[in-house]
Amino acid sequence: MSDKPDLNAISHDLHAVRLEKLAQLRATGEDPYREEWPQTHVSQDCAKLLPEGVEEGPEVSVAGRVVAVRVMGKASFVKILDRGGVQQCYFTRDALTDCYDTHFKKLVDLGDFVGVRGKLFRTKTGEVTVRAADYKLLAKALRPLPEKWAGLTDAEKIYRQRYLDLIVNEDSRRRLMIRSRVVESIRKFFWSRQFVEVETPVLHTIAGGAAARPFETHSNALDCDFYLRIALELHLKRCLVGGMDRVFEIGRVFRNEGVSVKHSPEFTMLEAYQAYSDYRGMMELVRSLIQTVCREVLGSTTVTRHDGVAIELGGNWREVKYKDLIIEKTGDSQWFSRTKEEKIAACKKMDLHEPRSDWEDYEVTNEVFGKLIEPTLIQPTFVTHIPKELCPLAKVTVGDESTIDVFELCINGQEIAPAYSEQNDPGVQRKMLEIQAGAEQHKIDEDFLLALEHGMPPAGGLGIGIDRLVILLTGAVNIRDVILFPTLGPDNNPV
RNA sequence: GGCCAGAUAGCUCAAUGGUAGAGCAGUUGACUUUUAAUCAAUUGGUUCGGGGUUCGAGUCCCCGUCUGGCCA
Repeated sequence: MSDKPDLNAISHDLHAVRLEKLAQLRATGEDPYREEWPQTHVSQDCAKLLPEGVEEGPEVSVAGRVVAVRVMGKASFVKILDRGGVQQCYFTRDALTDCYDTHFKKLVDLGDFVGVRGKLFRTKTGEVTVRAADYKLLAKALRPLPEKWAGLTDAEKIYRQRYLDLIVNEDSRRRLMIRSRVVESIRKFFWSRQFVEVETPVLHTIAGGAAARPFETHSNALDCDFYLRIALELHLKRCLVGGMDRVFEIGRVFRNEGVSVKHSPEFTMLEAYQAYSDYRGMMELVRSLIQTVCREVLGSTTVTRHDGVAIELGGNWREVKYKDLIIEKTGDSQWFSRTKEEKIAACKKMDLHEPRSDWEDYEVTNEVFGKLIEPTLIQPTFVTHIPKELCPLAKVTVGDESTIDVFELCINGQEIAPAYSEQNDPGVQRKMLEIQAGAEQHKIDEDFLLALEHGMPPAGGLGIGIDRLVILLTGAVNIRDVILFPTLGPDNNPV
């Protein structure tokens, strides 16, 4: 190829410039998408291989994406990003006589993947660096990276093009890596307690186990409608019936409801069921779980929120009855004997939006809990003896017919984990579900009730919102910041 | 679902209703230990889409799309 390609003419079109460079590479017989490279070390290893005081280290072979290039004539510094972080490499014309000017300087761009082999040395500013004896272009990037200093800040782009966010924003990388390690640590915890992990269906003919609006879909083969699951509960209980007496699942659930800083249409739930235990046992289980995960992943049981508030997860956790919290907040020791109208009037006085008139009595009270109490529960708190209307799947408290053997674990002003003594009396369970279903009796999961009639062992059950737990452990503000690819509408501006 | 805010170069952002600019990135050149390297020159725009007002619209009005925040 003798005619010089005119990059000047197309220099405004970053994509075209890189396509032209790709064509030039191929014209010389190099296909940058078919090269191989043995990666022997990552950036983190390199620093360990060159202890303080040692000037020259062993040869390493690293690979990653070029995220910074500083060319100074016949020598250049190149930073590459791999799974361990950023590694600096030093390219010189002396060491790369045949390709430094013609290949490296002309055809390698920010964003490209390269492999670099060479001995480690320390620069005069002390940075451990690979002195390139050899390198290869491993994949050509045809699109530019975001701006090197301001990075990527547009929220829509961060979520839509998460890969760019991961390349340029170290905080995002760290947060999402923590998420991965949290899930790993949770699995190990349950395995160590002889729980088995199962996978239950996402497609349900009846969306049970929680009160939420489901997404709907259709099977052509079976010619019937399905719902995407809103909870894992009812199938895991079938596992208990089947004799899997310690069982857990980590799975995506879907709720076709509002989207907010705390709510995503699809999110990840952990549910665990332990036969012959109860909600008290679940208290020990969840506290031990969160403390273990915290120590393993963060190395500490103290976490700091984005606003600097410290949350201490170590030691024992506060335990308080739902009714006591309500009475304390409303300052009314007779709250639970007031009429609904009196409660609504009291809500107005407490600057709460007026509860809707079609609400049930317990919903008015729960509005006080949700709006005025839960957000103040920053340090870990077990809220116990919840009104029975709030969950039809738990056992009623012996000695108090109005409450159930349940706790809601609140941390960081959010409900992190509910747990119950699971209802296993098929007659009582049917009645509770019938009350909940009201006019919509067809929404009762008869197959689940049939399973209960075969006998389910007494059990404690636990649910944890993984996303919220990760928010807690990373100090994130928004649930989208701990989900790799959050749910978004269709792209307004496709390329 | 309601209200408010936003969308301008690849990225981050400017621009009284009056010629759409800057930094980085890109291109060309200088430079063998840089750390947002530096220096010189330089290319680059359907201002989210569609209507309207106006002599004139990135800017004002209406509709739509997407995003963010608050609320239900």
